[in-house]
Amino acid sequence: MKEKNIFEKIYDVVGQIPEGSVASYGQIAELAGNRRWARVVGYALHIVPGSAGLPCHRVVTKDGRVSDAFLSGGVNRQVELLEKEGVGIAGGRVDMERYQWKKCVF
DNA sequence: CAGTTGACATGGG
DNA sequence: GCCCATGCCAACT
Repeated sequence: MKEKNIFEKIYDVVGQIPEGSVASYGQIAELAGNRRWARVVGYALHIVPGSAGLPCHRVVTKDGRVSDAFLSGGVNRQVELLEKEGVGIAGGRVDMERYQWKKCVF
């Protein structure tokens, strides 16, 4: 079995995030196999072009806030997109308890 | 090959 | 509640 590279795993996990839901870097890393990869996850998304189709705007920090480094030009962008997808934003923060991506879709 | 960096997470002050 | 320091792993220089 060929285990996908960390990047492939991350891309796969992030690509599985449904609309109206968000996931934290740590969670993605955990789903990918290791929670310590949180940094690698951020790096992966950083190098991945938007053409990859990865909803990077659905990836937030544990605080429920879009990554600080995401501000490359305008965080409002990600927040607005999330709002459009159905994610409620409060004070620039996402209601993690409500919208954090869970495998159990109720 | 070794050192530095990085879109994070957690704990302590 | 905010700031500093540490850990962890992979990619980049």
